[in-house]
Amino acid sequence: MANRTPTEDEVVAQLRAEGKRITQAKRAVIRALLDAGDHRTVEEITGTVQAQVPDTSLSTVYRILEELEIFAIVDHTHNGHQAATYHLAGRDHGHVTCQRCGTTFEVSTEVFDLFSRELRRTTGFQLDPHHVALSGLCEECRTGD
Amino acid sequence: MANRTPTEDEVVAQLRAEGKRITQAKRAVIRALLDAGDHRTVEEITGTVQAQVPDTSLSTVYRILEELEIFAIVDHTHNGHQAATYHLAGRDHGHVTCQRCGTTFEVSTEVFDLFSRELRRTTGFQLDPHHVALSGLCEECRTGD
DNA sequence: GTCAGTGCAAACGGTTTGCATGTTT
DNA sequence: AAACATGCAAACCGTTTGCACTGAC
Repeated sequence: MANRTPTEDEVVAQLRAEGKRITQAKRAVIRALLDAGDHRTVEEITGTVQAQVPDTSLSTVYRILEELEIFAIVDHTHNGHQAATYHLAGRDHGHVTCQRCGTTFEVSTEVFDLFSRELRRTTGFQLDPHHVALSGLCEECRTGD
Repeated sequence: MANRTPTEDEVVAQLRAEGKRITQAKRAVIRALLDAGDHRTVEEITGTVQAQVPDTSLSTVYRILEELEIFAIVDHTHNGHQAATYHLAGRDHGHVTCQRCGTTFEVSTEVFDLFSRELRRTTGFQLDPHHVALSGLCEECRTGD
């Protein structure tokens, strides 16, 4: 069940199997996500991609990410009023974003379990700690510059 | 410490004391928030206000809400990718938004306390359950239409 | 050769801003 | 009369979309 990070070729193979075409931009987006490992905005991803495929447009990156989400290769997370961030899917985790420095951190789902159950018991609300990041202050910002 | 809901006149008095002018639009925004009691988008508030002061513009409502936030009379909350909602400040509570129907609910801070401590202990992150709503499914949406 | 994929520009929704005008004090 | 507050339109940011073109198959 511990689905390890796929390789570029595995992702490409999956997309081909779905009848999708493999373009330079698509390969570069996949590579950018695999290399980054963590959470990136579309703007950041586009920057990385443009280093290899110069006139890749933002809208193309949005479209590629949308496709990768459909095939459960990536996920995105909303972070307060900041831009959404994209990351490889598969690992199960929650998100918290620092409202001061804007960094998004992953938090293992275990930390959420008790709370999630308590919330559901008292309010009927089923928490999804993945799709929207919790807000607050990260250690660094909390304890001063 | 249990600061009850202020009256329209009390809010007006506070603003006057701060040297602010009281316009028809401002009174109407205050009234709309007091009457509503719960969370409203700027568009909703503007609609209510326009019923009384017909050509109040969205930007005016934004500016009034900004002023009311400075004086800690209202607060706003971000709800995933939806519009922010505004509500009277003072009551201490967290927010959860249903990702299906979009409704924002208040949750007493007690439910967050244990989790908040656990999160802080394990990750150093200090949760602010107020400014950004947690995401998930409300009871109604979870259990089917 | 076909069609999915692309670049570009325009449009979007929520929010903010500049500026000339109106209204509170 | 002097500030402040407002309406309007334009700009903003992140994101989506329409369209003609290009390049993967």
